[in-house]
Formats: sequence, C-alpha cells, structure tokens
Amino acid sequence: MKDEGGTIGDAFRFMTEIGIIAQLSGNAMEKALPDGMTMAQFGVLNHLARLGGEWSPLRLANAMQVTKGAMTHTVRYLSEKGHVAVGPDARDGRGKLVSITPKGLAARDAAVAAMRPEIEALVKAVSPELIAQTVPALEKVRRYLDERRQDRGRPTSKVQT
Amino acid sequence: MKDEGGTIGDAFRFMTEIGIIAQLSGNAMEKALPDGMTMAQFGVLNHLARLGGEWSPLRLANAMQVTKGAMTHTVRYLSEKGHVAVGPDARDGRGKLVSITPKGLAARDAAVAAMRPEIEALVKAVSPELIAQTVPALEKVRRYLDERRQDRGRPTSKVQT
DNA sequence: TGAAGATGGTTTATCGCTAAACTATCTGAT
DNA sequence: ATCAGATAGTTTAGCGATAAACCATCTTCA
Repeated sequence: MKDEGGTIGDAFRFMTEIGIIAQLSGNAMEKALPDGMTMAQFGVLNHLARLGGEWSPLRLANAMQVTKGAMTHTVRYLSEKGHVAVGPDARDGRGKLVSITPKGLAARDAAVAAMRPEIEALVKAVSPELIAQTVPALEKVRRYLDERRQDRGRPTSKVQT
Repeated sequence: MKDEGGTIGDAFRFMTEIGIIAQLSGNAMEKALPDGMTMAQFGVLNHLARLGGEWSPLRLANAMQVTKGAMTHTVRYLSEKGHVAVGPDARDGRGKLVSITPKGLAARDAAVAAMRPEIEALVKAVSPELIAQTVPALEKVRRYLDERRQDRGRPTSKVQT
C-alpha cells in the first residue's frame, strides 16, 4: 500500500473494525437471546413489532437488506415457531403477506429485555456520547453502500422502510 | 422499549448500522476481489503479508477473531490455492505452522489493488475526515467486545497481533 | 514415571448469506 | 387477446461462522 497511514489506510481500519464488531456483537446478542433466537429472526420480528401491518417477504428482504432467498428461510423459521402468520396476497397471486402474531410480539419483547443489560453494559463501558456521535457517520456510510448495491445488483426496487 | 430515543436506542441503531455495513461492504469487496477470493482468505493473507513469519492456525484464529474450526477451513483453502505453505511445528507435535508463499504475496497485492478504487470511492463520497474520526470509537467498542468474549468463552489465550 | 488435565487441530451439525436457476403469476404493448 | 418480459417466491450450491465432540500430543505434579 503506497498510502499507508493515509485515508485509504483509515478506511481499511474502519472496515476491519466494523467487520469484527458486527461478528462479535451479533454473537454476544445471540447468546443472550432466548429460545435460540438468531439476530436475523429478531430483526424481522422487531421490524414487524415496531411498524406493524402486513409485509411481503420481498419488502422485508429489502428492509433488512438481505436477498429474498435469505428472507424465505427466515420467514419459514419464524412461521414454524408461530411468531409470524403467513398468508396469500389477495391482490397478487404470486405474493404472500407476513404479519406478527401475539406470540411473536411476546417473543420480541422478551428478546429486547434479554439484550438490554448487554447493551447497557457496552454503552456504559464505552461511553454513551461516543456511540451516539458515531451513528450519523455510520448512517452515511450505510446509505452510500446501499446505493452502490442497487446500481450493481439487479433492480430489486427501492428500499422502503 | 421504555428508553426509546435514549442511549439504549442509540446503541441499538449503532449495532444495526454496523451489521448492515459489514454485510454490504464485505459483499462489495468480494465482488471486486480477483479469483473468487473471499474476505476471510484476504484477511489471513494480508495479515501474513504485513507481519511475516510463521503462524500457528490457532494464533491466526485469535488474530482474525474467529474460532479455530473456521481457521482450519480457511487455511486449507489457502493451502490448496498455493497461497500459504503449511508445515509441522518442530517444537510441538500437535501444532502446525503457516507462512505466506510468493504466490500468496502476489495474490494479496492484486487484491489490495482491486479493492483500492472501491475504497477510494467510498472515502470520497462519505468524507475522509468523518471516517478517520470514527475509527477510535470503533476500536474502543471492539476492544470491549473482545474482552467480554474472552471472559465468557473458553480461555483460548490472549490475542496477540 | 505415570496419570490427569490442558492444548492444537479437525470434524460435524446448524444457521446465515449470496448468487443463480427455476416456477408461477402479473403487466403491458401491440 | 396474446405473448414477451417483469416480478414474487423457492430452491440449490457454495462459503463463512459458531459450538461441541473428538484425537493426538504436551505438561504438570504427586
């Protein structure tokens, strides 16, 4: 690297740290979550709990930023556990509609409660201000990467949260 | 969440963004990398290229923050491609020693060259200062998580870069 | 010296993700 | 009205990761 220590080097460090944090934190959270719930499952459950309504698998996949194949798997799992209800879309014979069940809502609340102490410990140890200040920068990077992805991949429609 | 919008909420956003960025950026990099090289393989190759010498798989696993089982797989793959040489450890009949080959060095250099334009575009689009300023906070979070991991998991020895 | 426990590495089971191929249905243009 | 192309969802193959079980070897200590 002829830029050693410069902006490229910083970006490299940035991405390395991001990767490790994602892995370690996801792992720590999954250990804390009840009933062997995974972060992928929690993400969908939390999304449905916060926004409510009926979502097609594809819309969920876009919101979670994963492929539709991955969402097929996650939805099936949640459905088997009774955490979401899956039905046909009356207006579109190809489509399905997913909504959270009371059991799913309870599981989501339990998951949030289980993660809270872990997150509180992290925030306290690292400094609440530091974390809060970092969020805008992360959002900017995420938005950039998301736009690039739309360009390169197939036109899977815009992400609509 | 009774803390909606507070420090817990910030931490939650923080981790969500981190997770998405890790996934999208890792994915973008792997698309740019030559010969179907993955980030896991590049990580090991880059590590060996920068620090040199002979490394046991376990030490590599600690440096990359993955389990030894994962490293077994990555090392075997790199070895099959001729990017690393794997031999027995003369001082320890159980151990192995891994070192980078000239071919591996060349592959690593090609990988760095392939990633550079992607990273430059990201840095330019997001702001070099913003990224550089974020790194220390990320390092602090990563260190915290790493320490927690040592506590919880089996005592796999300290990480020694 | 000899047995118990620690440690390095591999393997297997399970889950997550992507990419790409495939089915079924919808839409739009002629 | 029909047919080509777009779109929703599933499936399969392949890689990454963890956790846990399992060998082989090393270390320690009584």
